[in-house]
Amino acid sequence: MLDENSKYKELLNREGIKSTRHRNAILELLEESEFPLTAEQLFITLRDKTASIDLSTVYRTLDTFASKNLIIKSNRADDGKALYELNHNEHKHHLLCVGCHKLISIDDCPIGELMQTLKNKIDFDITGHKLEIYGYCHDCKKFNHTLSSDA
Amino acid sequence: MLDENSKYKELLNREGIKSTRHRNAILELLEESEFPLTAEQLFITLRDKTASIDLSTVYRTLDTFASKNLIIKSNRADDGKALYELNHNEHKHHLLCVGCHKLISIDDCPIGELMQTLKNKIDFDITGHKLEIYGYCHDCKKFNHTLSSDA
DNA sequence: AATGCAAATGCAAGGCAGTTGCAAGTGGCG
DNA sequence: CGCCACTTGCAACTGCCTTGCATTTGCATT
Ligand SMILES: [Mn+2]
Ligand SMILES: [Mn+2]
Ligand SMILES: [Zn+2]
Ligand SMILES: [Zn+2]
Repeated sequence: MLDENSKYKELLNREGIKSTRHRNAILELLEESEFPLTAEQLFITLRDKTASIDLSTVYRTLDTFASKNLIIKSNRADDGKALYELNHNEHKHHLLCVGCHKLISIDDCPIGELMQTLKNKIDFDITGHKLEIYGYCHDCKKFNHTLSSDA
Repeated sequence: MLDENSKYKELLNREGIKSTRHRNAILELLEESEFPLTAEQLFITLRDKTASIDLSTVYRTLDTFASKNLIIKSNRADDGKALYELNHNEHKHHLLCVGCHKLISIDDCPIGELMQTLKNKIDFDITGHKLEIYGYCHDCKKFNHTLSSDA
């Protein structure tokens, strides 16, 4: 059963792993998404959209991808849930709305050169950084304002 | 049983909660620590040092403190475990050594004014941010160098 | 195209961090 | 002291994630 879902066959074989329906579907979903997804989000989408998949397969697939550096695994700051996103090898940051949990990407790194400066000042070999910005998105901002003006 | 462990009695009463042996002990441990601790770390230290405590009490106490904003709860970026630290109301960041998991505090926020600038540029109400810097500490840097020079 | 085998999967059980219900204990107040 | 709401211990439970094992499937080779 290998119709044109084999979109990622080359990529997967290049990494020395088999091209399967599930793996292709998961890569496709991650590619379509603008922000990191939880294993459960992937699981539910796949169960509804394509043929059924087991949750453990989702986790194993994600682990495999992460070990091949195809995707990046992280943990959500507020509840610690695991998040997965395609590794575009591009440096990115997000605005996290604490009202509705929306994630908004910001394209460039606001602190890139700052890291460079810092590297020369401290006895610590910096290899990377993670910046998360919290607040209220356009929609929740309005809602918040309405609420607080009642007080 | 309220000897001089009642160091935080006033603080606790001010928040409308009772001063107990466990609560005082937990606050003391958090105050002594230079970096955030897990519930389990607190649990083990308390079990060994003072009279026994139940892990659920540790969690409930930490939740109570967090709801009063006495402490800050976060989730470790690499494994998602919950971390707790005293809320000094001071803005801090850490260098995380990916070699030995050591956390090194850096005093000032390297991006404070940058946030200010950003606030005026985007349609998002920024309330805070979290910056983590990864790399190798002085010790692990040396070790790493030794390893890579073998190749 | 058929064969063979290692890799991938489904299923069910298990592990671990954190939570909750409830009965017993304790702090703070009169 | 004596009361009572708050706190705690204990044990069961939940949710996220992992693992063992039998079965299936990709894919290389014939
Ligand atoms: Mn950056
Ligand atoms: Mn900062
Ligand atoms: Zn929002
Ligand atoms: Zn180190």
